[in-house]
Amino acid sequence: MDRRTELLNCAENVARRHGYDGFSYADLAKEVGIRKASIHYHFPSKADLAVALIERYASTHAEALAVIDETSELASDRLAAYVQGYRKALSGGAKICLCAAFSVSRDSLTDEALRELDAFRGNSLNWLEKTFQLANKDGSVSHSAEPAEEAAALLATVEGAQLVARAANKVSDFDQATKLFLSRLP
Amino acid sequence: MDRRTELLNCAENVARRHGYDGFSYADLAKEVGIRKASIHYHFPSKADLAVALIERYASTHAEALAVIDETSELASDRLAAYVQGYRKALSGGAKICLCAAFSVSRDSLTDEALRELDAFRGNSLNWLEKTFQLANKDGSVSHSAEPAEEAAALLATVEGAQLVARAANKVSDFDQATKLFLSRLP
DNA sequence: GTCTATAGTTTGATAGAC
DNA sequence: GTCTATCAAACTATAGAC
Repeated sequence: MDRRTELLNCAENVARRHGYDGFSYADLAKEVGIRKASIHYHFPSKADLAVALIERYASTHAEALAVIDETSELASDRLAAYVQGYRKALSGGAKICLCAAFSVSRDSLTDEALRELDAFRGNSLNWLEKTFQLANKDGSVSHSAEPAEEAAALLATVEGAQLVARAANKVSDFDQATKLFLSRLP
Repeated sequence: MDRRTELLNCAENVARRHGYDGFSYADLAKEVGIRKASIHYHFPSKADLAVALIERYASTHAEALAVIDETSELASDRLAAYVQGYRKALSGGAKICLCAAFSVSRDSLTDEALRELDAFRGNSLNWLEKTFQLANKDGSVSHSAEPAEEAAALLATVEGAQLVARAANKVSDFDQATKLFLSRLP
């Protein structure tokens, strides 16, 4: 694995644990095993690193959604996999979604980073809306309502569930918060 | 208003905009109009300030819930007021709940602050569960399920809705995310 | 209670040798 | 690509005068 990737992995990890304002180049240097100054060779400024982080996160996320679509036919199976993805990303209550972590510190981000963040959210919502449209056709989700409303509600639910689970450092809080939605699936 | 209260107001404001790691005594000093060092007289350390913030936030929140109970009889009216409270607290997309903001930076908090945070969440969940129990009796919320599940789901929904609204700086995103739940109310 | 002054650390970032 | 050395700025916090 090249250094740049290694740094991105480490930065994503620590950013999702502490937020954008909660980590420094010193943290990365310590964990990756090079000096602070060397990181600036890969990412001249922290703002550059933030943009790179969100970009990679967005494309990884998009791929994951594509895999879900290939793997599952039913809307209910796809949505269950979606929720499960956020559950797994929690790492037992230690991390949250990068998007959520960065949203709190949005005033520290550059315009470019904010645009990337917005694009990420847009992609998520589009996929969810599309999937709830499918749900209305295949009937796999009980009393399914307006796709756009369902999409926004589920996104808020999984992000909020991560947040409360992070607050208590307990995955079970995520499970409790998502149980109601999952009970609508077969 | 005494200085301590003034400082708490200012700190709560900026903490809810930037998170715990995103504000400093310098920010407060600038806005309140005294020197950095003077703040240490009121709050010896930032950790003390954090605890005071959560304590006050929790009691204010508890009072607000009590007022809702006095004002409304129906569970549906109470829950609508609850959601509306989180909407108002958003300040147009500029701030989120203190609990949510602090959850992201939980690793920077002391054990005492974490305990207070936990108590806050516990109180919220208790009130919600109690209110959903009422809903099951007065029938004002459509297809109401297990109170504990409903409570956890709604807490996650409003916190997640704040987060996505903060990400985009748009209240309308909060509205879209909470629309589905509100449609279950008369 | 608030001030000045300052300590000691950490931050993001740059210059230049290798 | 990574290093040492260094910078200016910001950070939390303390001592002591008023």
